[in-house]
Amino acid sequence: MTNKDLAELIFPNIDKTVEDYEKMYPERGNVVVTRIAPSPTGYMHIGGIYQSIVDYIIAKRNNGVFMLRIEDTDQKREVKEAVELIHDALNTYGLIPDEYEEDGKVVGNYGPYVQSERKEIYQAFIKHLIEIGRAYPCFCTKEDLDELRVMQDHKKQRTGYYGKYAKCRNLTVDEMINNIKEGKPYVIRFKSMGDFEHKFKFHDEVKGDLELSENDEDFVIMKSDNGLPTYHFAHLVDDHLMRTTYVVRGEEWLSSAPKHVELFQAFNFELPKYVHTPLIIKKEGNSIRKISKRKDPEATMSYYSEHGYPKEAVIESLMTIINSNYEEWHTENPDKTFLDFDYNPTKMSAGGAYYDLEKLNSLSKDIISKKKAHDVYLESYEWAKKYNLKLAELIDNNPSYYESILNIEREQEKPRKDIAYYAMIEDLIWYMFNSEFDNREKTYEWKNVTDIGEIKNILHTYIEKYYDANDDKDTWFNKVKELCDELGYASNIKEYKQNPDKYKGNVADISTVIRVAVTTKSNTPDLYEILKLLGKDEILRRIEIL
RNA sequence: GGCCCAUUGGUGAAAUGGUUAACACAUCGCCCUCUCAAGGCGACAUUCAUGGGUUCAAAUCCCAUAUGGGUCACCA
Repeated sequence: MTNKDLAELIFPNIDKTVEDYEKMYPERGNVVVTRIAPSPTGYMHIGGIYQSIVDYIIAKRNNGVFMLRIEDTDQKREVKEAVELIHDALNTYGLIPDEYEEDGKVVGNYGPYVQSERKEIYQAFIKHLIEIGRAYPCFCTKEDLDELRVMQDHKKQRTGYYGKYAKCRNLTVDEMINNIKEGKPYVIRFKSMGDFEHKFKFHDEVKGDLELSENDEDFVIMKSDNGLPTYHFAHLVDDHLMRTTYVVRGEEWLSSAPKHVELFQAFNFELPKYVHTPLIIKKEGNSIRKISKRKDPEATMSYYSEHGYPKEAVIESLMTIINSNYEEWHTENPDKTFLDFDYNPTKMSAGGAYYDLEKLNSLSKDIISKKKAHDVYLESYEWAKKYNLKLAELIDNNPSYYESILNIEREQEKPRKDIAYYAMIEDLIWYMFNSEFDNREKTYEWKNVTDIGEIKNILHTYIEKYYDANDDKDTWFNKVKELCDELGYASNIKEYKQNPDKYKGNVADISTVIRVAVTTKSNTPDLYEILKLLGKDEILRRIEIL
């Protein structure tokens, strides 16, 4: 019996050969091809968007192709609707793949783009490997492998299925065939010819030239339960056949790069360029760790949707950790987008990339402050319809009023920067809505003037003698000052500071009384604008219900 | 434990052998000012984990140590 018989026994229905697939998926010439290859585990990790941005930039800046490939070889972990979630996330951030598959619709000539649909392709490649003696079935049970590991640990040997410990590699073909015919479960392992003591040069686009030990492990390339390949083998087949030129993946893959190198060599395929990106890390006290879905809500993209961060802010914040010179570049080139930026993998942070929500907030405030009121209105309305129905209803009642609120201290040279994400809006402006003002439990934040009699005196005098809705801002403020003079408050703060005893207070105190009376809050945007939007009747009403 | 990667201020970082170690966030102070936010100005590393070496010259090159991270699955 020969390897060919073995291969035929294992894959009787696989007729196509490696050569057939080479012809089906011809080389793409000099086209740059990148891909994002997430597993459908039910959420989109921030690392996925981070890598997608890198993929997208590399592809787009070179007029290349950006693919989305779904890595669903581990069907135990698969979650329904996860694929949809991945598409949504990419669409949200404008990282639209050129080739992908959705709801059975395949876009692109190198599909299928879902690994579970590529089973026969993988198996054809594995069949070839068995025929040439570079892969074999392994009948070791989980217990056998546990035992091996314990023994290796005990003897202080490197753990793993390699060399003399790879006992199934020494089975004769006849023994293998008999085992299979007896129905023993098996996996397919790659037969390594590497030497762990021997180093080779490996070039990574981020880290530069590295020296790695050759792989000598007979690692699993096909699983026993479903005949699907492991990541390592799928990477070889897919990225070769899809003609990927840049493999962008997390740094955690660097340690298995030797496996991939040996696999590519076994087929004599050209190695793609590898871009091992730094891990996104999180600091917690003194410990540093990978950002994780379970512990860090901001690891999942839904966090940003729920909070209502503008997509540009998220991209911007990620760009700053992709290349730290990005921010400076962008302030110098405010009209350009991240696609105009000259991304340089060697400039990626060598250690971990620290994703900082404070930084995001700062960037986001800046971005939102520069938006037109109408755009903030549209975006926050879209957000509210999904995540804050009450706000959506308030907006529906009077869209132009809402837009006017957003326009306070906006669309000017130094716009107000107080909104970092749309979920903040309600807390910032609720008092502008009469219904909210009435419904809420109110705590008036009085400051220096707290005597309610004096407060009412100030307010009544103001509204009866001085307030005129038609005043422009200067006139308005001058009248507030006149009010001060009448009631014994200093209209000039500098003067007040020099002679505090001559006055009951100053213009700031008077303004605060008016501000708190109509908003309950001591800190608000421009008071003139607020009064104007509220209207005299409502101001009066709010004074009366004090 | 083996292998690999990293280590610059409160934080993210720039600098690729050559004057006073960019910039940003945070913090603090002053100014502006009706409050807040913003803005303006300023402060914030005698020093680049530690110890040796190479060099006229080192954060930058070399060696060792320490610390942190990644990985060692039929998970990607």
